Amino acid sequence: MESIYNPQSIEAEVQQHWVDNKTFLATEDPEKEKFYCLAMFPYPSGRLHMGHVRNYSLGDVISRYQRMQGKNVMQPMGWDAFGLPAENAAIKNNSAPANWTYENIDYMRNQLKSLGFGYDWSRELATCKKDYYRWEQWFFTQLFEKGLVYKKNATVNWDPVDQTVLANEQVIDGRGWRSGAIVERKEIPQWFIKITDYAEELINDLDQLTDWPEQVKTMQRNWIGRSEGVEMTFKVAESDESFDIYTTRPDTLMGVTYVALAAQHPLALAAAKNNSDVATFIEECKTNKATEADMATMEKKGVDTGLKAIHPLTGDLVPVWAANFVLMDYGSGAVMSVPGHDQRDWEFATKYGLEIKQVITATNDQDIGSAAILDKNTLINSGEFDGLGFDDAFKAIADKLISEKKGQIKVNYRLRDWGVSRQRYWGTPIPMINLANGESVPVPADQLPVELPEDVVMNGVTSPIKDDPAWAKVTYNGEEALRETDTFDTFMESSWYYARFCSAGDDTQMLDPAKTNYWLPVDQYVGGIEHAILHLLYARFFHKLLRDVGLVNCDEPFKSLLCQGMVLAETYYREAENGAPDWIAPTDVDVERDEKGHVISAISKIDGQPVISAGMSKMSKSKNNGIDPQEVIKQYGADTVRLFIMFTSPPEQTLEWSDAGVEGAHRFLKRVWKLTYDFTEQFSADQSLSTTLSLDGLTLTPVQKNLRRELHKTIGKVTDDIGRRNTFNTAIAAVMELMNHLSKAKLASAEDQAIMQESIRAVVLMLTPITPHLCHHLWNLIGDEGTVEEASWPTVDESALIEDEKLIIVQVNGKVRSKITVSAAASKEDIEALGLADETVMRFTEGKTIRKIIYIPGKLLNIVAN
RNA sequence: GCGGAUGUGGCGGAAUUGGUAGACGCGCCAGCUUGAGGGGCUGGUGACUUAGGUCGUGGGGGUUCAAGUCCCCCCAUCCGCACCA
Repeated sequence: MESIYNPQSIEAEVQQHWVDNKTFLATEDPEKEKFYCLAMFPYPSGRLHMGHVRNYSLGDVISRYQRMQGKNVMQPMGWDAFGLPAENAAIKNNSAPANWTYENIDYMRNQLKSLGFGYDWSRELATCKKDYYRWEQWFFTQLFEKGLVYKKNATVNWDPVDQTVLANEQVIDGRGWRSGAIVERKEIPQWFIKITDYAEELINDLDQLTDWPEQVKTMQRNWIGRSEGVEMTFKVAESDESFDIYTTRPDTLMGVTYVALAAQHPLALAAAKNNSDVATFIEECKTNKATEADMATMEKKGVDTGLKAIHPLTGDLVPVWAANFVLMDYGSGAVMSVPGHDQRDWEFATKYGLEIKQVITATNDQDIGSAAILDKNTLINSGEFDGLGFDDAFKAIADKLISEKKGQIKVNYRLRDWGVSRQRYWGTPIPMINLANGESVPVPADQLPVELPEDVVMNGVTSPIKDDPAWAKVTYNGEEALRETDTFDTFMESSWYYARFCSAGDDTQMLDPAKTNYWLPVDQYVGGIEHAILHLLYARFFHKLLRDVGLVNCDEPFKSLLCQGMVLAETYYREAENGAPDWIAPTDVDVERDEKGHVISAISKIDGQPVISAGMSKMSKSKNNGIDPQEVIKQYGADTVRLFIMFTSPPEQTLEWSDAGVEGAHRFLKRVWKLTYDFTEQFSADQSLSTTLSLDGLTLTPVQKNLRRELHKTIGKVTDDIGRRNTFNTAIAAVMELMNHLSKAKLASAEDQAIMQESIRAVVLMLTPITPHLCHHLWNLIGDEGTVEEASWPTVDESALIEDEKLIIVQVNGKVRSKITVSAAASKEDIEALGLADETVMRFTEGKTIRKIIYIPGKLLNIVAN
């Protein structure tokens, strides 16, 4: 054994061993408990970033740990390969999205391999390949047949100069990112999948997900947003027209003083024809951004349409306004306005001088003149409903509306149907055909897949398949027709990849039920918290669709979920001449400290001049604070990177990159190496290190007993931390603590050697999931027979845990005053007496009366005295 | 704006069920070692202190024998908001 730890040679060698032995190839084995561990697959953007490294390190540690628990582990990897960045890169580099994507995949695959992740590469998939998306197309046609797919108009961001649809991120301050033109809202026909049909189940089944973070379930619940309310019809005065509104506060119905329509509401559009104010307003609303955040924060504006609506209960006429905060895409595109009891309505009414009517009693000193009263109190000024509370009023008003056939009780969801159409090229072609008569039909099964051509030239504006009239031309039932040239939202591909991994490469069916049902559900899913709602909700929905077509038989795709936090790094800048920050890479900055370790200044390594610290922020290109994993691997090895990442923060929290921390992690691995090396030096050449030294018949000194107790306490803690708590940072800290004990331990006697061998083996096994290369190598030297990948997780020897003495904390009035060591057999009375007689304790109880003594067994004694 | 989270030494973090606040690591200080080094090893390191103690977990209240942990109010930062993935 070398005396110096050399990660580069070890890692290459061990990785080759895994390839040669097909160590991570997973096959169905009904005899063994399966464990499917999945980390969210990456978008092939070019190079791995630290967020990926963190994500995949977490997944790999869990996989390797479960393997050591004797489970049949499957850990696959693939590529979420369709998406907007490929089009942008292709335009920039004068290339095609496919080329760019495949090159990135090749590079990133090697990066993943160099990090030592134990993937079953035989299951690798890329969503941009037709052998993947063909099944997605097939499945979509199945959904169409089941009536779960429909087409309707929906709003997009329209760049009037480039004549193209923009993604939200391509709209910057209301302007197109390339053209700079003011972006308009435009309605175009798009395909939708009826996720709202599954809203109830998507909410209810969250209760099954006991191993999901509570916050994610809460976010999903709120996102789906189930509410119970009343839907009612308002008639337009002097007209045959009417419109529906939905409210969760029917108790405030008598306080309605106006109604508000979306600018795109048919009644508003009709009113605009002979009212130029309304027409101008509608025109203005076209340039509003459509995101929910913008809707909520923008200035509320509106215009009186001149129409009057008939209040369904009182028959009073109320003005009908068009307002920018009502969206045509949500609900019916109309809301009733109760300025007395809704803050947004209150502000709108105050601004435009509309009537504010109080119909609910105030709590305390609330005054309708200064704000809306939101509490659900007793009804007033509501005629026959006066005096009712919320529940009774809800029922009474709903009953009245129902009996007069003007409304009904309705469960409503905030969740909207999933719009899956995108007007972009680099995605799965939507397998539909638009006939000359305006009807749309699915592409017949024998004509699937609809292939996306890869050899294309991007013009920077329109999709190549929209530009090529020949691509769309088809015959359907002998008549000329046109293919749909929109592509799917890329959330479609990421909604079922986890299932496809179970029957990867099957070219006869979407999923092989036997294989899929063996592996599913995913036992552990790992990914970023930013996916808490959209991706995870769509995948849960898709899984239920797969189930209802008979392809899988469980209700939920991901049994347990772990959401990791972001990776941050120190950020530095200087002000450029134009005042904008000039970001400086943290690797180019030196920090100066005073003698207490406080940072005094930061200086550029390049020119020696000071730079300004902007604190920690998410690693990003724009702030120039990304750390390239490859550089760190080159310098310290993959094991050090993995150890640092797992040690520095608990998985759910943000992780702050620190070069010094990486060195610390590396130092620790060198110490593990050195301890093992020193131990092997104890043995002469003819002694086999793989022979287990026995403690049978040996008598341990108290010091040796203590060391062995530390060892087994550590095994217990690390097992719990990794297996149950997912707190890898504390697991590593516990091993470090044990290492601190071991490096001080003697190696003189047979007992010492036996305990040291037991300890080093346990340390190597416990570190195997985290630093697999080093541990593989060390296990070959000092382990039992076989490789560490075949080894079992260490177990606790309960007999080693028994303590002869216990440390009891003694408090007086809740403050720690003393610590006493007592025999493990001591009774409560003995301990109380010892505590009361303690010299320091007596100083604090002197002249006082003992009121109470609280004893927490084996831990603490609190003497209450005054 | 709405929804979700976070806040503890100089720094990252620990304290799992209300029971010793600061484990472990970084940084810093001192010493030893090395031909030398940004290497290795040993010890110290929350603040204040009259050296008895006192204070201390974003801020302010409260519950309790006991609060980082539970309750109420407030502040700051971060994530998501439906066409980035």
